[in-house]
Amino acid sequence: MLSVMPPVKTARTEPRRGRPRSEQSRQAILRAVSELVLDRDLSEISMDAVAERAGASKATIYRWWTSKELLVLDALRNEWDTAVPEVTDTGSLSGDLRAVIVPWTRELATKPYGHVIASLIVRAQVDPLFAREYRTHFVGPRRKPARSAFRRAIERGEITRDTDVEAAVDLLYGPFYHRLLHTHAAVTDRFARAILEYVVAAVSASDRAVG
Amino acid sequence: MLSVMPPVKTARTEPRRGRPRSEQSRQAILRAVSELVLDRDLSEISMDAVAERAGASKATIYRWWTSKELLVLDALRNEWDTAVPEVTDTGSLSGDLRAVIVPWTRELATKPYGHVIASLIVRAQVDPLFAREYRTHFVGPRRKPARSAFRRAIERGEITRDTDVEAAVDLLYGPFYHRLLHTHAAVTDRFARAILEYVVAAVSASDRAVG
Amino acid sequence: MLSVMPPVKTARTEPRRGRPRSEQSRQAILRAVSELVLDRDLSEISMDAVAERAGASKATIYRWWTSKELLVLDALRNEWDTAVPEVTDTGSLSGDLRAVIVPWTRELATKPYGHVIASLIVRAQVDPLFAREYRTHFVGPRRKPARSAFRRAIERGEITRDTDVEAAVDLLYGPFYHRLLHTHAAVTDRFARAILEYVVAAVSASDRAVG
Amino acid sequence: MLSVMPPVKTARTEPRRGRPRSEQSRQAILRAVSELVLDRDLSEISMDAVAERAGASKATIYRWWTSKELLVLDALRNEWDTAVPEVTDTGSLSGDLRAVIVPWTRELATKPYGHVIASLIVRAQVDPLFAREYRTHFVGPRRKPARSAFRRAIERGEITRDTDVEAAVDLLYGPFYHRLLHTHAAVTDRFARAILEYVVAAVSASDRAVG
DNA sequence: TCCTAACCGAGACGGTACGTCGCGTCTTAGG
DNA sequence: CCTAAGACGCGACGTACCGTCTCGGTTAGGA
Repeated sequence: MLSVMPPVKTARTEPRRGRPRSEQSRQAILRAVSELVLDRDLSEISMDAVAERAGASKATIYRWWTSKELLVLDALRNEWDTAVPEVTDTGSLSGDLRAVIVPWTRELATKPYGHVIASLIVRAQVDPLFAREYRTHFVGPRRKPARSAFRRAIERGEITRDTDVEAAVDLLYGPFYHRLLHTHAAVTDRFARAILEYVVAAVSASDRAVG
Repeated sequence: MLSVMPPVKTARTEPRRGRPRSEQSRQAILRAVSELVLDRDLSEISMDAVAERAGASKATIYRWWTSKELLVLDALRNEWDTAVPEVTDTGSLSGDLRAVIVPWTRELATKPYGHVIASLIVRAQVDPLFAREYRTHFVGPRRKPARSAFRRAIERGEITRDTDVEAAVDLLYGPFYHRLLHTHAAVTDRFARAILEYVVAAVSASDRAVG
Repeated sequence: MLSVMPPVKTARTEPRRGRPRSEQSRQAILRAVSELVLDRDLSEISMDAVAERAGASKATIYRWWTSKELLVLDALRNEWDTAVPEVTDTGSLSGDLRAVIVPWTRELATKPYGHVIASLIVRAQVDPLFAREYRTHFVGPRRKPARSAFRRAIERGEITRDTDVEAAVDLLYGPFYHRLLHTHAAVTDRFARAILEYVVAAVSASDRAVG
Repeated sequence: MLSVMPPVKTARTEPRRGRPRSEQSRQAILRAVSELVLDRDLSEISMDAVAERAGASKATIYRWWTSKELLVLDALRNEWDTAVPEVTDTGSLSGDLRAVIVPWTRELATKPYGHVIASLIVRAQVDPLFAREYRTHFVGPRRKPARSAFRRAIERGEITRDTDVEAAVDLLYGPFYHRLLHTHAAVTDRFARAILEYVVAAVSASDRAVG
């Protein structure tokens, strides 16, 4: 939770002097951002507006978040972070990938944060520090279970050992992010099923092709 | 809106009185944007900066481009537009897709416009008119030849008639855009080959699965 | 009028390009300051308030006046500068000094700018550039006619040649500024008459003392 | 308000429970202000800066001084308060006034507090409560001995009974404050002698004029 | 020896204003 | 009719201080 914050609170030896940080303020600010971000472009959200809606002062916001993007990142994590479950072994690659993708696409459908993610991606491409933060908290946790699923499939013998796992993960996530960001078509359940089927077929086929 | 496609004659039969538009100014502005956009986020480029670098006045810019994003869009087209070749029939799905993807990925590797595309995507998700423009000039021309390739494969009997072509196109492009935008890994030739192989396998496999 | 302005518009050879400065804006800003300054301390006047009341933007204000004090100085000059008449020779020191002092004290009584002058003095003591500006436009024009009056009195033989004119001028103005700034007592006509009488007696007496 | 005169016991019969006020803190704060005020305008001194330099907390400052101006007033008194001697009767008006003025002008020359006094005057003109405090501690103690000197001169028969004593006091102090605040010229010993001579001449002359 | 009151520092808080920057528009003179 | 120059109203920026408010901790007298 606190890991996005600047000094990363290391070592609690000294007894913490001064007035402690207001948890109420912190929550109010994150909530304000989450709400404002829903119907607006990130660039259309002013820190003044966040401060006013949160009943906080701008100084307080800047004290704890060094940029609007980090603030939004934190707000999104605050909204979502319960939803990164460790994937259980369902016994098949198809089942494992479904268990990863379906809850995520459902979540995406619920809250229209597509444009927010796009904004964060922009920032990540320009600011390396932010990029690291973004990947650590957003991309990494998504890719890991997918990677595990492919690895388990290799262990099981479902797919060949020489499967390019990283490419496979991109093959899986790419199409969803593509629609999410380009909005040329919706991320429906039907689409999810199609992509899952394709991906499983793709990595399995090379098996057959080889064999 | 029309200004994005500069030479498109809009029923211009009469010879237009007054001083004609300065082609020199137009080129200077587009060049200035192309250069500025390389090492900066789109939001970090000010119209004042563009005007100054181009030796133009802001009024001139606003006369011909209604927004910064449309200007950038135009500048990118000005840089790239020779490179949207009509795809020739190579005789196989694999060859057709390769002919679409490989030149494009090579081009992406040359010029680091990933963050610019991300910026345009952000804008497209908030501004429907811009979204239309963006898709017309950037997404559409890419998808069409891919779509044709799959259609031809169906005609040839390489893949089944019930292939979900739109999903297939997303399966193809998604992974590339994913890496381009998230920058978690580079879009290498090796990656391109892997994805192409996977995609072909995916759509072919369902054939076999059905058959 | 323009001399307070930063570049002091030197040489009108080139034909003045770009949109000219808005005289309307300038007047509105000066008027707004003059009004606001009446019932408030200078430190209680925000540039935002001036901008809003003038219907101008802060940027416009800062473009032409580099500090609040210079702005106030200009506003006060705008209000007063008609009132620095060249003193005529009345034939006696007493009459000459009266002609200098009485209109001025009347003006001071009309508009309560005492606290404003105090603010300007503060600034003048800290900022040498401002001090120069302040003395040029406020102190100098007041002292000069008084100095002349004493000089004429010397020529006439009313007072001795070895009169310390600068000290005499301070003897004249000091008491008025003292009451104006310390507000321990009002600057009444009666007070003005008393001081004038004292000053004339003071410089005349040394004559007699010598003779 | 009472805190400005720190040691003044306000009916403190009972011995006061709890931790007593830290004299060390008090001195540190006053010293910090005295130092900071030397090279800066009063408005350029922040309470945060005072607190930091004194090693005190802002809360402590605000507990004992209700405003920055009162704090500065106290700091100045702390620096100067030995220097308000009761004037002795020297036998002549000239001597009495000299005994009042000369030590004071010497003190003014030592420490450049002119701009501080100006700041206090500004505040006094806007805040009546502060004005009272200022006059009680700064203006009053200066005027009283001068007033006495003129009264004694009347008793002695040096000057007429109908001398306007208040105006005379202003005639005496005005020129010094004038130079101190406007800084158009220095307050030298020579200047002090000139003004003293002028003042004595002024009030004496009316005597002769009448007689 | 503990209790309680008043003090102390550190430092976070809600605010207000700052002076600057970028926006998109406008008003000039000139090609 | 177009162009460069540049001033304009507007709104947001990130910072600096304001005066207030918790905190943990210290220093005294009274129980």
